[in-house]
Amino acid sequence: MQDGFSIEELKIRLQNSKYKLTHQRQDVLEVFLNRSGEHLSAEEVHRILRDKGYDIGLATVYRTLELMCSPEMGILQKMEFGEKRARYELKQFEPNAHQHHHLICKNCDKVIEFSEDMLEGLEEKITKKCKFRILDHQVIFYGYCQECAKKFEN
Amino acid sequence: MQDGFSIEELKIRLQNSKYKLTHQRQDVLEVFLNRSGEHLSAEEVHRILRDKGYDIGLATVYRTLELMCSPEMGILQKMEFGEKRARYELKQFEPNAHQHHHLICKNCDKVIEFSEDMLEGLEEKITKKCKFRILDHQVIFYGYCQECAKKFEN
DNA sequence: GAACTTTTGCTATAATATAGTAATTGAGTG
DNA sequence: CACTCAATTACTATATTATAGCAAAAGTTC
Repeated sequence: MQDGFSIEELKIRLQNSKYKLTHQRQDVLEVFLNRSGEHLSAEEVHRILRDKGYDIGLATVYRTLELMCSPEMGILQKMEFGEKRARYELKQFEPNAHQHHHLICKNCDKVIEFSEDMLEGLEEKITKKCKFRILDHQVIFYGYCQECAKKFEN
Repeated sequence: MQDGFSIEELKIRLQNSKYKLTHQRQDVLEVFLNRSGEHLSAEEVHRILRDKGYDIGLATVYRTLELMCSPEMGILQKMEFGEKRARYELKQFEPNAHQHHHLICKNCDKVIEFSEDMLEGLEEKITKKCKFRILDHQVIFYGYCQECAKKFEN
């Protein structure tokens, strides 16, 4: 079980479907491979590729991100933090992949990851009490990162 | 310690500030008082008031919601669930008010509340490990509500 | 009720995302 | 390696949600 994706993996998953391997799709994936751990928005991906000289349309970036987030592809994870725009990151391989949470600085919008899952028991409880079939969860802590907290200390 | 707000409470909070008590602000608050437990978007509040015959502008609704969410007023709580639009609910009075979470149906967008907090210990851990000053948190479970789950059973 | 600030409603604009369309490209086939 | 055809792209127009600017109206204080 590896730690991340590769272009080869993308090719395999595309070949097992009706989708095609295009330059644009490779380029988008490479952005994430080169910047693992970052949480990029569609606009950011678009700008990064444009800056590299790749001529890709914004709509294509959106479509590619959507495709890679689909259950069939399962390469990226879409995250929405209450900002206007969505962000994307490489999906984890582990089966309990949603076991990392996000700390978001209300001042500088920095996103910090925090690994640990304490929701296992809770999921069962919810399933029973609320008759709700859980597919995924998201835990977000809002506050100030170390640097910004300093600015507000008196 | 009461369970909710009243128009009187709104008046008091406005009088203690530079803000004025307008018909529009009362009307917006009344929508939430009459529908406690619901999670309304700005558009929904606007439509509800228009349907009642009140002539209020959409921008005013947005400005009013923002004001009521401000720390000074602290009447409403803004929530962003990864939909495009934000939703609002009456703020709880209890000191540990963020101790309820949301279950969101991926099919019909229904929002169900779930009371219980299991993040107390985790907050301390994060504060120490990540040097992150937590102000608030949000836990969202995505899945299917009972009715929608039935539709997908085979 | 006058004075003065806040607020409103309208409209224009911003920001993010999706839809439509003609032209292009990728992948299988002969 | 060219042919065929569906999938894909780039571009643009459009949708959706939210904010900004401004003249007119309303609330509060005296």
